[in-house]
Amino acid sequence: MGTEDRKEREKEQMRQLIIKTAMQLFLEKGMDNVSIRAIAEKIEYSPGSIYSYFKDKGEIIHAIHTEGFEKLYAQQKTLDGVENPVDKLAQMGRLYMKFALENRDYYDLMFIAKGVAEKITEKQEWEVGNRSYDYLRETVKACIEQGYINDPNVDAVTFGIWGFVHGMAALIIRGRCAMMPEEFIEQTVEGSLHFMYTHLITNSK
Amino acid sequence: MGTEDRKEREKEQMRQLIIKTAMQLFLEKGMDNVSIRAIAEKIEYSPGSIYSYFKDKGEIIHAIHTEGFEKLYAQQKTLDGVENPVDKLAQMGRLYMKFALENRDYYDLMFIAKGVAEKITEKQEWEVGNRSYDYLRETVKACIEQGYINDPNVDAVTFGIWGFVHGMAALIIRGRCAMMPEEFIEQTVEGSLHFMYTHLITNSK
DNA sequence: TCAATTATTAAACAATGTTCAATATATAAA
DNA sequence: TTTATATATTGAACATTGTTTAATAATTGA
Repeated sequence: MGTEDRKEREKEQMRQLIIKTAMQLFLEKGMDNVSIRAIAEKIEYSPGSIYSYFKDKGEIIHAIHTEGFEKLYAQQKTLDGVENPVDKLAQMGRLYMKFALENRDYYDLMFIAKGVAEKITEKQEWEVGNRSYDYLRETVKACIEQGYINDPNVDAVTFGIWGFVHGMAALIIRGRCAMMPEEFIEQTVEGSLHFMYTHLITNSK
Repeated sequence: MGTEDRKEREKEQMRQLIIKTAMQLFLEKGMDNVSIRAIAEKIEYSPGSIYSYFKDKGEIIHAIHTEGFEKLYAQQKTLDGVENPVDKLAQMGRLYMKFALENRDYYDLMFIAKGVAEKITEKQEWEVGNRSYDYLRETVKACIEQGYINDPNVDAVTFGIWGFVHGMAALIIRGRCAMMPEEFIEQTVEGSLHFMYTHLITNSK
């Protein structure tokens, strides 16, 4: 009597279809146009149906949110081969910034948007995010241990560096950079990254 | 025939009442509960009336937004007397952070919220914000000129330092710090600030 | 007092997330 | 195959947004 298995399989398929469609809308029209009704229309179901597969909109958003973290982590893993932790750190900063600016909707959802992360204080919902954070933290730790960064507080340095890159990205994405012309932003960011990495690192080894 | 003057005075009074009420709701119940209907109810007018005094909700939000910048700038001016630009920079960072964490709703509106700054690309709408930015920029400039910071790119350094502090504030306010327990955040931030200011500054003078 | 301007309102519109009773469908039992 | 039960799906409804607009009330100038 494998009909129960099939049922579950179909249910999972439907869940995937909804997520996939939500993701499409998300990329096509931006976060604000991922309405339950829009998703329903695209898969030719009624809006109410979606609630048989997801508790609320938040659950769908969370799936997109997770997808974003997967993408980011995949890019981070690109740096696995970089031996020197300082180089790794510098490249990671630029990679992170690139990801943020080239996937603004994803980045917004992952690190800026309201009502996405606030409630996720439960359990291992942060796994995907923590993985990326730990990747940064390990690199910082290596920098400290090898004498490139002259501060024993791994967590403070990690959070500071993350904040630094995130801060610039967030200001740009949320349009708070009116003090400089659009076309200067890129080079200013590069200047900031250069400034940070040349000054934070003590070549005392 | 001074009735026209009085009319205008009354109109301005009404505008102020609306703004004041919006501000109250904003501080009491947070940004998300500043609905046109809530404001209208509190001043005992109909929702439609508000549109005789403001083009749309954005205009009201913008007033609160501006108030926030006034508050921040007032705090910055506290540092006018600090002679050493490095001290000034360090104190400004802590002051900024304190402002962000003690006035989260204001800070959110000023630097994070969507749909507040995006459209304000017009003219001098950024005056209040630029004033604060210039205050930081001048301090950074002094640090560079006096040889405390070893990088000639004033704009890059300024933007980087701003991004650094903003980044941490934004991550905290928008609940993206699940990787550390709530009670560690404060000391981690202080550690980051300390790290930055001791490493960015070259005491080469 | 009367006409014209202005202020205010109530109702309506469109869009949002969400719920729920009714209906259709698919499954299991007779 | 027919019948009864469980499941899936729907469409309408609810409450909440911001906003518009025609109708009404109030105020003003002659």
